[in-house]
Formats: sequence, C-alpha cells, structure tokens
Amino acid sequence: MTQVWLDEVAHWFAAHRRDLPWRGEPRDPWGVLVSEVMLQQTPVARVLPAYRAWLQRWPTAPDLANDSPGEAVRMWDRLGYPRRALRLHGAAVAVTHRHDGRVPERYEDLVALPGVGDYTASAVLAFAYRHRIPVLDTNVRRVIARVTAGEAAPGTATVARAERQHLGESLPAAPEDAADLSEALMEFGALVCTARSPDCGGCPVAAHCLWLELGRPASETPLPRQAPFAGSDRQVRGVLMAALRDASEPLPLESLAGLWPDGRQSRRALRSLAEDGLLVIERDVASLPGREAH
DNA sequence: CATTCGTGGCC
DNA sequence: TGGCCAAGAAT
Repeated sequence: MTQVWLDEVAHWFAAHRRDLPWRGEPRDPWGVLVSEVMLQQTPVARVLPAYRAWLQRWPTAPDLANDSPGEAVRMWDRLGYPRRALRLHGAAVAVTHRHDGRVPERYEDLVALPGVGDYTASAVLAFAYRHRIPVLDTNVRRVIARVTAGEAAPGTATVARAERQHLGESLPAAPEDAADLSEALMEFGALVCTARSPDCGGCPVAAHCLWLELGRPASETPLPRQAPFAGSDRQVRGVLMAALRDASEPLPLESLAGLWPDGRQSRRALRSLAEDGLLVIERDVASLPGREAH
C-alpha cells in the first residue's frame, strides 16, 4: 500500500534523477557493488573519478581478483577508510571463486561478502537486480523520520527495524517500481531533505511532512560529536598509508615511524595497520600486501 | 549498543 | 576558521 507522500517523491525523482555512472543501462551488478562500497561514508563528488578509474582498470570482479590486494589499496588512493579497498578485493575474490564471477542475487550470499552489510546488500538487490526490498541508508531513514515521525534525525537501530517494516509494506508491489522508489528516496534525502540545510521551500512533500508541520524541531538527542581527527591514530594511519602507496619498494620501519613525531603512536598505528592486513611487515621493512597475503 | 576507521569540502 | 559532515561495516 503505497502512500501519497511516497508518490510525490517518485514524481520528483522522475524529474531530478542524476545520471550517475553506476546507474547506466543495462545495470552492471559489479559496478553497483563497487559504487556502493566507495559511497560508504564518502561523498558522491569524490567517488565519481575514483569509480571511473577503478572500473576502467578492473571492469569485472575476476579482473580485480586477479590483481593483488595491495594494488587495490594503492588504487583506492585518498578515498579514505582503505580497509574498504581490501574488503572490495576480498569480495571480488569471493565472487570469482564462490559465485562463478557473478555478483550473487541473494541477500544471504551478499551479506556474506567482506565489506557488505545490510545496506549494501539491499542496495545491490534493489538497484542492480531491481528487487522489491527496503533500502535503509541514513538518507532514507532521515526522510522517514521527518515526514512520518516529525523527528529531525533518524533514531536507534530499534527504530530502524520499524522503518524497514513500514517501508516493506509501503513499497509498490511491482519490483521495478519498488526499486525506483528506493532509489528515489535516497536521491531525495541527498538533494532535498538533507541533514544540514533541507530545502523545505522547494520540497514536494512539504504538505505531508510532520516535521515541517511541527516547526522543524531540533533533535532531542543530538549525535555524539565526531572525535577530533588532528593528532588521532586515524591521521597517523593515513600518513603511513600515503607513504606506502607512493613507494614502489618496501619502506624501512624506521623511516615510516619517523613520519610522525610521536614514536609510540606511529608504532601503534603500524601494528594496527598490519593487523588489518593493510600492510605486511617483513624483517625491518613494510609494504602493501602482495598476492599471497591475506 | 558504542567505537573505530580517512579524507576533504563547506558554512 | 574549524567543527561538522558524507549512500556503513565490523567488532
């Protein structure tokens, strides 16, 4: 049973849909998976050039699986969260070996892939395979929270289950229409009903929005502040990974540790990167993981 | 359930 | 100017 405000979103989408490269016809499931992993916590504008370069070098999952995880990490460049590159490579290997090189079309098989959680699995099923399945990312959850609950921001995981249920009942019965609406909700949240400055003036759902009717009240429980990046282990890891990406030969641990003033912190970062599989330490040098590395 | 995990642009 | 934020996943 689709609702009026969802129809408005669908109509809005028909006129404002962006022609993003991963939306090309025919849909390429591997391309969709690559885009979804790159888009995890990373803005579309920064993903666009990386996505094109990536698929030009490795058009299919077997292409990527045949190269080394270290090359994936190097190609990832400065997209951030380089463990995603490692996981994407692992997903390519799994797809190649367990699924004959094809991205699986079952939820259980998708979530079993490294780097693929509930959101990404659902997104691949809906956007690539056009299944009728709720796709709940932060955009969609924010839109639902505002329109139906009058809340500024999405709530807990418990709330998310209710939203999935609600959306599952509200999606159109026809899978293709349901997939379109899922895409529309995300696009709408990304372009109109944004987190920081929603365009309620030009919003096609304004007449149906409980949050707007209540006067756009601020969230009762503001999200915890993001930990400062400057001086963090994350920054140190970033410095070390940048050096390894730029190097064609293994780098001495001593020179790597010297890239950060606090020796204890740089050694800790080095160790955590090795635990993550983002680098390999042999004797007194470190390098990106080769083909035989896990 | 709370934390950790990069990077760079924006108001 | 610097805190805030951007299509999450794993632990």
